[in-house]
Amino acid sequence: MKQEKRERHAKILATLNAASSVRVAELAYQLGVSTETIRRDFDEMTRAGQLSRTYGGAVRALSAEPHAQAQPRGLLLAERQRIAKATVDAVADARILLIGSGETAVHVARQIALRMKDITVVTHSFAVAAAVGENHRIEVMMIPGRYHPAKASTTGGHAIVFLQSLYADCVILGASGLTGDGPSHALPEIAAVNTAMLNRAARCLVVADQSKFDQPFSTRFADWPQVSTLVTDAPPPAGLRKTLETNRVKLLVA
Amino acid sequence: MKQEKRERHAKILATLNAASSVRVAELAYQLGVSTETIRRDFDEMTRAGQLSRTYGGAVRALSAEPHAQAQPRGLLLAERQRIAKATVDAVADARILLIGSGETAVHVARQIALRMKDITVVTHSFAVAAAVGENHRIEVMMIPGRYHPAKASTTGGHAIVFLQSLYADCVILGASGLTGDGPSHALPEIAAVNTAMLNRAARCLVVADQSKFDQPFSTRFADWPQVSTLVTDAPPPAGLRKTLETNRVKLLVA
DNA sequence: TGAAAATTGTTGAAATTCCAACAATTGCAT
DNA sequence: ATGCAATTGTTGGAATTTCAACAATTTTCA
Repeated sequence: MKQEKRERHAKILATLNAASSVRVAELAYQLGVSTETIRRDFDEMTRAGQLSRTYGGAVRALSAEPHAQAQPRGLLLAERQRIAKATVDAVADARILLIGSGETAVHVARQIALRMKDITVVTHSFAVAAAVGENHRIEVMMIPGRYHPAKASTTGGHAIVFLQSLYADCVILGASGLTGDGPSHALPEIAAVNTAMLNRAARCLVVADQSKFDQPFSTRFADWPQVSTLVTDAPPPAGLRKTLETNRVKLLVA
Repeated sequence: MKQEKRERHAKILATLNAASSVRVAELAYQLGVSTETIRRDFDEMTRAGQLSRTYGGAVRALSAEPHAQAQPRGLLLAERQRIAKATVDAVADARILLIGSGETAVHVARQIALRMKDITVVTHSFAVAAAVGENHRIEVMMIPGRYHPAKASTTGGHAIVFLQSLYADCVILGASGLTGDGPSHALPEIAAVNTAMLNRAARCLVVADQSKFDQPFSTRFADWPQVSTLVTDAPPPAGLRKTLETNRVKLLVA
């Protein structure tokens, strides 16, 4: 049962989510383990920066926001902003937009909220919906489906069925990696939704920063001929560029 | 020196601002007073909603920083926790749960994440989905629809159509107000989704704190006979209680 | 001024937590 | 199978906190 500790840690975090502070004794009772185990969990989670101890309990760590990620964000922020702006330029004429999930897609969504209006945006990403929703002149439609905690987005059969009855002028998709075969994603569930989105749109833009070049991931969600445009922040390596040309993928380097 | 207590309270808040948790002994030493004085300060400040006690110390109150809201949140936090716990007790046997939107519903969702497993939760609220999603043993399904920025939830025709093809053991709904006519909501779009949810579930629980008693809002989303149980934190006024009895609504006062 | 109220300190017993050391169990690799 | 490492429970004493009761001091205000 190697999973048990992980589950316990998750529950401790969930408890802190609801209650600002927890007590060792209370938690031990709730989770059916000894107080010493809880104490050890606390030690470990403290080292991991997830919480901080108090006498008799623990509280959420100061910098442990719900979705505080590692720092790739900060490093590529400027690049992503450039990609996002170039993307919005490229879709300025669209009236119905499909948008996928991922950090870059959220940047695009923010730019869309800033610069577009009187359009409809359809997405399966909570973060994208929240970002675009800031603009009251934009209609935001949420795709149904299984909630995927890691990516805060919906996936699965419901999502795909829903997409079948949809039309969009344009779809904007992020990617975990870009290879000669096509764009791919680390999570098969997300990849499946991406594929379904792609099939419902007249035009397909893939947005990805240079760190994705030549990185293969488990599931390819498109072939290059299906992609209209790739928006990125640096010229791709020769091999990839060649493939793009062959398949008539328009390349936008922001 | 009547000012001394005020100054001390300010310093305690300041310390809490920098440290996320303080200890009684440490504070007593720093401020040059006895531990009992600090304890009494804590009691007082807890009643004022500025902090909450831990064994050996205190932490900042949950709703005390981000937006410096009025106190409805802070004051009712404990009550909502109680309502949430009682609600989970009441639905412990359900396998498929529908959950609406609102602050109280989110509290219920957090408790569900903590205490239930191997169930399916269907919701139209982003916050509920995120809260329940913390628990990997729970399947979370998101309802499609127009994204409603103010409430971070989905509404509209797509949501209602989606709900038609759904069954749930139990639905948990918040409310803006509770009158003799039934529970009502300030936003017609949300009320419409609530009604649709209610029609798909075998049992209907309404959760609402006492501030909702006898408050009418624009759109009534249910008649009392449709409601199985009302979970609240104080006995309702006589008129309302009578109506509940007449309509066989089970009353749970947490 | 004088008395009630508020504030703070002190004290000692009870409850709780902490910590280190050791034992039992499980999973995993050699 | 055997041994090692990781995980968890148990135990007992030390340290800390809590709580209630009472005393001392200061503030308020009639």
